Amino acid sequence: MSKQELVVVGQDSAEGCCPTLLTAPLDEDQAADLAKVFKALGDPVRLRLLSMIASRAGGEVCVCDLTPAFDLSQPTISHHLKLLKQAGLIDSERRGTWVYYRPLPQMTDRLAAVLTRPAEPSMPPTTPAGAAS
Amino acid sequence: MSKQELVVVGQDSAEGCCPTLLTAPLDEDQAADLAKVFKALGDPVRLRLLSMIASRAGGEVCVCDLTPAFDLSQPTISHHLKLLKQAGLIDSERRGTWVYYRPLPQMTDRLAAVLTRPAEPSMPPTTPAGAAS
DNA sequence: AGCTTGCATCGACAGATGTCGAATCAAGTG
DNA sequence: CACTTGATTCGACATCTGTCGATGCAAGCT
Repeated sequence: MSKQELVVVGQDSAEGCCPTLLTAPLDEDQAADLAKVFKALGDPVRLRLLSMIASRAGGEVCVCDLTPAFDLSQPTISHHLKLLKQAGLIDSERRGTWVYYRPLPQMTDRLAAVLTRPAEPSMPPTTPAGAAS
Repeated sequence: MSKQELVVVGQDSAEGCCPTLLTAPLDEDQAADLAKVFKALGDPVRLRLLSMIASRAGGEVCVCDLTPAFDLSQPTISHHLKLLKQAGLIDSERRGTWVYYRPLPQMTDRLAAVLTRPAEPSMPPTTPAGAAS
């Protein structure tokens, strides 16, 4: 039978910090939550859209600049942008005739954190920066 | 038409280093490649499976320990494990009657890297601590 | 050899997803 | 106001996905 005790964390009990999927089993809610975002990233078109938008960090991209980069209809691009927005990865704002999309780094930061395994317990990277320059 | 030149990288030209989706537009191949992995993570069951397996880093988990954690049929769990394996996120080994799965940290490391934005490249003069409010 | 247990594969099916064209809404221009 | 351009929403449709039960295969046991 083997009844391996699946390590019952205690490390990420904080709350919304969601510290890593790799150190402790996710509960159903967290899994469902994260899955929505990963699903949004699970399409090549959306990944490219996000990278186009995010690589303009601080800036914005007009839909009119995104659409022509694909061999897809404009409604389809709009649909993908909507999904990215619902996933909390981007946000949009209408200005005049055009609509601009911009990245919401918080979400990608969260995902990165969730996928980052804590430093091997043998090298504390606590370099006290901010001394020079 | 505006033909904004969407920054043609040069930073991640290395090769397999795939440094960040957030600093430069992904090309179609990279996007398709990454999308497969994100898609594998885009399901709550698979996320939980991965977290169960990965939180045993260095170790392994017997399928017989994973299956009972879900209200799903055994074939369904097997199916999800297969997808995770095909995505390069886990690997399996048969030992005697049992099959053990273990994490492949390289892939999650890669994803984390792709989602991690490099230190602010332009660091705008952020309030030189001390200025009045 | 037969039987039992653990996992994977197969075939089927309901529901979700990506895509399109057409229609609609939003703003600016004549 | 009529007209044009940019973007979203709608309805339809083919495909993909998650799930199941049944079946098949691999190892160990009696």
